[in-house]
Amino acid sequence: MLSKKTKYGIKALTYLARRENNEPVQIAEIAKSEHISIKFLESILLLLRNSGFLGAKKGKGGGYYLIKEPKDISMAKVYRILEGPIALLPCASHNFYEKCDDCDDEATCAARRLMTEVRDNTLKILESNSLADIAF
Amino acid sequence: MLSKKTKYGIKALTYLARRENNEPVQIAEIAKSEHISIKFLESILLLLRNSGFLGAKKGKGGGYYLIKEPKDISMAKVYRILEGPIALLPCASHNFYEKCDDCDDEATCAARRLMTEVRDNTLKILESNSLADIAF
DNA sequence: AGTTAATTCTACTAAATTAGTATAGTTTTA
DNA sequence: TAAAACTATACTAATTTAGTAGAATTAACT
Repeated sequence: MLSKKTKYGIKALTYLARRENNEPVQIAEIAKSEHISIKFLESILLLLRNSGFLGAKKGKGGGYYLIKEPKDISMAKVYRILEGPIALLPCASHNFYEKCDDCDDEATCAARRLMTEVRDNTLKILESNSLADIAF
Repeated sequence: MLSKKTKYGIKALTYLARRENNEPVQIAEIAKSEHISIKFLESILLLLRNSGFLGAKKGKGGGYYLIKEPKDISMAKVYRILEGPIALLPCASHNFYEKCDDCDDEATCAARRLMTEVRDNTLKILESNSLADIAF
């Protein structure tokens, strides 16, 4: 299951993408509209900013705004920042690979085999969807 | 990411499936071979027994054994018992559906849209794989 | 120019949940 | 009687979610 962080992050990005213009939107506005705890959302937006998805403007009239076109924002990248590995097992992950210490032989591990197949398909879907694809 | 419960459960089922005969195998044997805490594995096997995947025989010479043919054990069902919902959001789940309390309108929720697509594909894979498919 | 209000940013804390492990026994059966 | 599954519970650690307090920045107003 996705963490709320990821769900909220996706909803916030969607909210920004659906805006006509790309002027800064305040955290409070997004939080209210999407029913998200304002402080929790604050940390999520900050993460998305530090990861290069959002820009921020401080002070009066400030807020967050998309830094790229929605069609150029890959949901796979968003997922990796917010949720972490796409694979369901560390040993089936490209970007976050780790060997299982309980596993003698990866080649014959049935769990790995199955989860690799799941991973490949999930990745394909997340990579083929941009923010624009899911927002509109 | 999968919980260890699920990973260990799949590995234990695989271990049993790879056995030539279907005689009871003791927890300790599986635990040792797969490097799993014996007590943790105990609770997992118990769950799999109570869910109709395994039979158990008590006392000397006892142990756990598969109650069905590996080819008749759906990994989707195994996954649901061990890990829970296949969907990444409760609102995108068939078997464990729950409305999000933060969501005004499911129809326009981008997160739901995306996660439903992921779910459909993951489900297809898990349903098309039996224990026999991944063990051999 | 200086003050004020609105806003992001930073750091710390805390509550709640979940995962994983450990302990101590009871029951069943060869 | 010994070997095994079964039951119950309690503990620890990690993670997630959220809250608190204040610093830094900026725009607008006087």
